[in-house]
Amino acid sequence: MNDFSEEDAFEAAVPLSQRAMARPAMPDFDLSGLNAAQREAVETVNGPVLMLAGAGTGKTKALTTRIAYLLAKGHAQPHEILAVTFTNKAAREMKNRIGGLIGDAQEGMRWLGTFHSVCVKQLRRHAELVGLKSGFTILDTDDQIRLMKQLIDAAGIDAKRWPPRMLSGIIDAWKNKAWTPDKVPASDSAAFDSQAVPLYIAYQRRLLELNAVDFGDILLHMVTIFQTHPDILQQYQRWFRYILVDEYQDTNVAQYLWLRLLAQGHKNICCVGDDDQSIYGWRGAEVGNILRFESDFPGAHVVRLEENYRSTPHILAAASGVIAGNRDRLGKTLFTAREDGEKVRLTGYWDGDEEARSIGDDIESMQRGTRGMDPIGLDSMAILVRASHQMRAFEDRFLSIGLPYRVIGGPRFYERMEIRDAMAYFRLAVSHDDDLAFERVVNTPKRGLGEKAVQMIQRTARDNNLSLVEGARIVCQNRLLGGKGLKELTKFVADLDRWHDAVYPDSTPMIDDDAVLDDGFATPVTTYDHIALAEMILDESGYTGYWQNDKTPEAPGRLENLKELVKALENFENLQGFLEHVSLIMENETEEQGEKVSIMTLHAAKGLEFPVVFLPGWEEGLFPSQRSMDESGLKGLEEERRLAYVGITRAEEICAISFASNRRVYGQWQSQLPSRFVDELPPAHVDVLTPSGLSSGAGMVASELHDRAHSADVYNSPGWKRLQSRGQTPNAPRAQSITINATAECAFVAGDRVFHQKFGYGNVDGIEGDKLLISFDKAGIKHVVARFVVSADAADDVPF
DNA sequence: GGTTTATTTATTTTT
DNA sequence: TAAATAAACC
Repeated sequence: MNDFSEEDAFEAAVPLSQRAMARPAMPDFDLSGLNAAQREAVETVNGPVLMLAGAGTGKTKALTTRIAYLLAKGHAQPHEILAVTFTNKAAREMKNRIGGLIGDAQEGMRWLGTFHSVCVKQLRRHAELVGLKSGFTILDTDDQIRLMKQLIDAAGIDAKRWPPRMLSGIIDAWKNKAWTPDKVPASDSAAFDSQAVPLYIAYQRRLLELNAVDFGDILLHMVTIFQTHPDILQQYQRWFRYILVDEYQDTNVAQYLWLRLLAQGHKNICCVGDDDQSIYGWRGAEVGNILRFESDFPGAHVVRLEENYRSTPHILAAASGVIAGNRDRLGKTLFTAREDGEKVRLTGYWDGDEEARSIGDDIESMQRGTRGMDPIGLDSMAILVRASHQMRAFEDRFLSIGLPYRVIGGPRFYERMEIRDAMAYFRLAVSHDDDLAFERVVNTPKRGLGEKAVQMIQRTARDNNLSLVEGARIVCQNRLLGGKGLKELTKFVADLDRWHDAVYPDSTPMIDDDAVLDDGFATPVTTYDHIALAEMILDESGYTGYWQNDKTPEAPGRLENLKELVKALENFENLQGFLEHVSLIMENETEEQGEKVSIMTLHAAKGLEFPVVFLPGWEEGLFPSQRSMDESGLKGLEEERRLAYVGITRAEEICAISFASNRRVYGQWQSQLPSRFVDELPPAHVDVLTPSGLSSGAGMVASELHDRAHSADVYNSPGWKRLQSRGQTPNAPRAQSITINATAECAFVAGDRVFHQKFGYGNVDGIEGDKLLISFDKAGIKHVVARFVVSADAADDVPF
């Protein structure tokens, strides 16, 4: 299995001597489309190179040109280049762009892909060195958690104190740090009642039994193999003449080690990244990796890409001003040849609803085109929020005014329940050893096989050292179950056998997946109509019927998704290939059409750009997120600041930042302070605006009332002072807000009849500080901050 | 075994 | 507040 036969075949196919001769001299590779820095990054071929690429500086262009250059100049064969990205999207784009530069030579780049896909390819070859078989399955997060739950139950540990997902998260974090169970520092292992490490060990043992790996393992196993088998490492070191890494600032320790080991051969490693855009520290990314590059790779050549082709000078200046607040930066100075354009817009609102309403209005008027401004398409606009719950206000508002929007991110297609169920059926058909898949669907749809039936199967399987499917077979044969359950289980097992036979028509059960591993180099061993089979499986299992009979509103959508799943099979030769693909590629396939405003998180926006960008909710506690600061202190704050930098630099023409004075947090109204990042915006590049819809003239009265209504800490907040010193008040509430506010100044008395915008009419039962205890006619008894309530007779004045 | 009610807890996400 | 999860319930 582990005989390098394929590598050897490659060596034989292209002998070294011939390779040197085959190197064509092509001195006139066209680099005229690049600026000086980009050209330097392309032409500095040998030795370690760090390409520090600021936002919008043409990083992908430089990276892909570099690869094309290496190939065209004959520095390497396509298969001798290792190029890794984080996402499949990035890998795909890179492939396409290289193809555009040099044509189909790019097809031979077998080692261009995500960290995970490249590592899986390697691990399939050397699986037995870590106790796996080459056909191992890849578990996703959901599988991991379910597995962990079983282990926690088995160990008799209180699942309440130690939620499976927490344990699973801890282990994942350890794997990101390249800590095998024996390498977990005592300080970390002791912290969790000393239970985590034993569970980690048990978890790994179970994974081996299942012949499975999780995402963290993929990298970690390869690092282990390289560290323990120098001969294998050397093969790869020799093989990869050039290594290129995208988004280097996002690498975790395991990825870093893997890269560093591989790069020790030719030492031609080129890492591209931007320390200012490192926003994934919370999932294991180490900014330190990029900061340390020069000491890690002695003699490293650092190239800075600083000319920005995306944003106006005002936007760049605003972004630079904010990010300047961070320590520990490699430092870059972005510049642009573009025209000045509009300053960054800054607006303070009364509350989140007003913010959503106003942004909706702005979008509509931009779409329409206003005084001298050309109309802007909805596709050109985006709203970027810190946390997904902030999207709701916008969705609600846009829904009610009929503004088309699209939410980017969110639950992915392959994470949906019905898809995962269907996949489990496919997995079982391909391999009867897939115990996790068996457990998932043995009673879905309901077959009357409850907990005790499953326990019986598990016990039987364990006693005979067999898979659950075989255990179930024995249970049936020996009639260890009664009545309906037995009958159903017998049918289930028979179904599985039939499907399994259909997957392997030539009756050579193979776990061998060379077809997948070689990425088109070998032809699939089995051919059958996998689409018909998939339909048959879903049909015969009763799974389709299960949703057809389901009367919940989401059932039709789920059936729709199942159809899409079957349709997706068309792109694959067989079920095995499809399963492999899906386990590594979890993405949203459906791309809707039509002009729509995009709503997404700041994280999801990295790498994207829009002519118009709205950045709402810049308030202390929300952004920067309180939790981030609590958990990670200054490091957390600096990552939040980088997030702000990422947000601003997404904008090409117009960047509109806003915050609200009041926001509902966990159902409670809170008064909010403007974010410290607002304070860090360089005033010369910012226009402080007044919310639209304000009747002019009322502004001053409004702000005075507002000040009085607010507590001193709001008044003294840095953001507030800064804004006032500019002669502007961020919060110029609209007329109705003033009414509410002013009324709140006069205290209510128990028994008063009052009106609340959300809860309607009610009676005051009591007064507790600035809060009122009110029994509403419809909403029940609530504590409400006094200023959100008006006396019932004044309610008529509120124009709503 | 499936449904209803109480309780709890609230980022960011790719592979 | 609201969504998700656990416990209680029929």
